[in-house]
Amino acid sequence: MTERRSFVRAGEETRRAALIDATLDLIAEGGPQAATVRAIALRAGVTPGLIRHYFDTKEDLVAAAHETLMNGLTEASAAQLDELPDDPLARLAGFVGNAVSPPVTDPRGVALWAASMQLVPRDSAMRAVHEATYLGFRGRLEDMICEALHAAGRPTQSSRALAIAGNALLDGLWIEAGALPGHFAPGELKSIAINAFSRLLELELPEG
Amino acid sequence: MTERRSFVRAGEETRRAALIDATLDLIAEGGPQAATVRAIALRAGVTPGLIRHYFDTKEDLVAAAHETLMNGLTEASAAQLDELPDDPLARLAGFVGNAVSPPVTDPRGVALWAASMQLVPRDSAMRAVHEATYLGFRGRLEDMICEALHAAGRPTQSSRALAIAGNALLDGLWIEAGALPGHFAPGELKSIAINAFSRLLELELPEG
DNA sequence: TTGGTAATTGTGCAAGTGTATAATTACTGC
DNA sequence: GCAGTAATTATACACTTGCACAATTACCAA
Repeated sequence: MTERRSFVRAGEETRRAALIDATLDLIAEGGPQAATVRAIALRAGVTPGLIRHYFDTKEDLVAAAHETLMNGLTEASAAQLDELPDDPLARLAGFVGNAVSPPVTDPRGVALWAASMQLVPRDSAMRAVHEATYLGFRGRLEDMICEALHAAGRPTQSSRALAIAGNALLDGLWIEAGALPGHFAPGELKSIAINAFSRLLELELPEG
Repeated sequence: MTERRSFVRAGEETRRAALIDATLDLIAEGGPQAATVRAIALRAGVTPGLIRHYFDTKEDLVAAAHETLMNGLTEASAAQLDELPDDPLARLAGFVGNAVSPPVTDPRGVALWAASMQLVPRDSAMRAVHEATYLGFRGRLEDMICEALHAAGRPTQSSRALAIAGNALLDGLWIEAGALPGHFAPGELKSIAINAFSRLLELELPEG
């Protein structure tokens, strides 16, 4: 009578990954409210009951999802460095431009970032990851700034302040691009970012 | 038998303010999930039904709460500017400095802002308020930038781009101040912000 | 081929959600 | 004082949520 749906046994790693992916997708699209057990299971091509088989509770699943998200972010921003040019000025300009252009600017990313941001004050593990990610990005930026200044024969003593300001500028532009899609013409933010960096460092960065 | 609880009629403004305060407190403490109609009413010393009497829907209440929060931050950034000399440069510097100093920088405010960012994708009322408050702050900043440039005898045609960049810079610094309290010395962000603006506008802003 | 096992499904439930609405009550103007 | 009115409460409802648990079924080993 009531025919059960057929299924395949997929093993622990596959299923956990699928559930985590579905969770991240849903949070990115509609915020945490949208990530219900039923919606997650549906998107993962699975039945709600299975979630409980791999995660003791839904909180555990969400926590695991955030962990993989953060790990992915750090890896992604590190990988992108190799493709930049060698010339310090062009390298910095490329880095800055990438940070405020697709695919880095993406409403999904901003929504996910906001969701995890909200856990930072309450969750010490989350705070540690946030700190490490932030300082890692800022450190890379500071290195590039130093190299660019050095190549132009300029002193580098205020690089910390410049990196903090530059990082804040990129963060803000990234958020605005993600939170208000359609408010900016394509390439407008990139141009704004590079021009702003040129003035911040008093250097001529190529817009490329 | 069933004795109704006694109450006092408090008038529209009082009640709306109380409900909004309760909403903000709850979201700050436990995220958007914690702000249920019952919890809000309890904290506001009121019955859940009353919410519907002052707000058509719960979404409206949350959006109104976000609006008062953001407008409060904008006003706090503009506070005490009148006491400054009537100099556009000093006014802009004061505004910039305020925006990245206590009480504007505050972990609670950042947490609330992050919480509302997760509501924006699904909640249309929230999206409208977000857009309006963002453009409101940026508009004020752009006005001040224009006045400062004009006072220095400089062209103002690129004020839009400068306002976008300046706003992003302030947003980023504000977020980091709230998310990583203790990472910056008192006054460090203010100094960084004013110096960065000086370079962005190619003007000498007083650090006050 | 056949059990055995664990992955997976389906159903049900108790608690919590936002909202609608009628019943009450405090205050206002006369 | 006294009606009228709007603020406030109380109750009910339809719906969603996370979770528990028994029933099933795909796969594996022998």
